Amino acid sequence: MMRLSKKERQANLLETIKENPFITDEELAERFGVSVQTIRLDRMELSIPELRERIKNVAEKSFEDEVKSLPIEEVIGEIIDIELDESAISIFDVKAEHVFVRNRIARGHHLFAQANSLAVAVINDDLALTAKSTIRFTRPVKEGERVVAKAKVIHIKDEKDRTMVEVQSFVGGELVFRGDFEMYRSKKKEKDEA
Amino acid sequence: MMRLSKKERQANLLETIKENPFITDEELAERFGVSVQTIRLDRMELSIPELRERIKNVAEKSFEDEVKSLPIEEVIGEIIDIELDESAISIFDVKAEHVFVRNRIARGHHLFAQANSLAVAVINDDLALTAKSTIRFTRPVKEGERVVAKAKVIHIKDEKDRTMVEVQSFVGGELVFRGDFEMYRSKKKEKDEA
DNA sequence: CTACTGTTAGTACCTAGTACTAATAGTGGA
DNA sequence: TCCACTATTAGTACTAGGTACTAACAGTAG
Repeated sequence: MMRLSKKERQANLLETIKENPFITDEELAERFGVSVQTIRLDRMELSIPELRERIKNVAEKSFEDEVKSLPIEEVIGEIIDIELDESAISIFDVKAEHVFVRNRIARGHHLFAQANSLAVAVINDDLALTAKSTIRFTRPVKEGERVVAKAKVIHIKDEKDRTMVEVQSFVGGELVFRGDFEMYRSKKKEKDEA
Repeated sequence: MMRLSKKERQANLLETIKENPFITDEELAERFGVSVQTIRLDRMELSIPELRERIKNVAEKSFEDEVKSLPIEEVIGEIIDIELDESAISIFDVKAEHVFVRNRIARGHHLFAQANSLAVAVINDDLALTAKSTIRFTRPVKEGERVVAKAKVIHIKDEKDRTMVEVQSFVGGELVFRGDFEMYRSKKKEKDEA
């Protein structure tokens, strides 16, 4: 194979490093059949940082993301008001990652996740679990819209370890989702719990 | 402040590096008021790799995750069999990030997401949306278990733009979830679509 | 008094570079 | 044909952030 021209080599270099930032100058030199110095001149001209800097950049980026993604875990959406065993409200902003690519409509399970999370959170019990649920998507939600979910504990059957939670989700006053959640709980509601 | 004992220092060192893997031995030595050599002996004893290795590990981990997390987007769970407008099967492995910390039980919305995704996928229509759904969690699913979801298109009302999909999810033959999904679709089922 | 632990100092060496100088090969134009 | 210029290569001094090793010393316990 003929050795590439400078232009071709540099274009190729950009690609190669983007694909695998963990490659050393020596490995690159071997791959392109040129000297290490040539690779270094190329990196200079293209403003590509050295291996250690590249690795550090990748690591720092992921480190930030990790910190940000942790609090998302526990509850989908942000709880802005809660009264245990009574009611709760959360908001959820629909972003690009929540919608179908084709039509920019939010996937149902995200709206469900917000409502389900809220139903779990409003129950004053460490071991609340969803047992049954009936839901209805009344209007498609689009990317960029803010969904406000309101949960109401509508009935606590004293005989059984179940609680009903009704959740209604709105976009600007318009109902987009409603769900009735029948929740398991390990203990009955009590006034004076720690 | 008194200088810490070896034990305290080493425990503290682990914490410090875990919190900020980008710290050099020199900075650590300064922070603990000991020599760089002492820090290096500590790292030896605790098997903590050097700065560059630590950074590389963070970078490599995130690089893998990035590649892996992209395809998760479209469908929750992995579709292993599908016959459009007839039936479909997907599997979903319950990992640490899907469960409640307290009891290792999978959050309901992940099981719902798997079933809902499958219901959307089985419909032979670009614009399938969930309209209504009734679900039941029949047995808690624990971390490490593999959930197999089976979707069946049970009825297509010819007059309306609706399709019913029944999804049952199993862990080792045992039913853990079932849901009936009423799906919107933009066009009726046809035999000879591209 | 001795043995042992903990700490520090110092040296040689390593990787993957930067920054710089100098030499060489090949090409195009006057 | 010679000169100028580009591209490439070689080599040196230096850097950060280490590893691996040897040696010295202080304090404590038996």
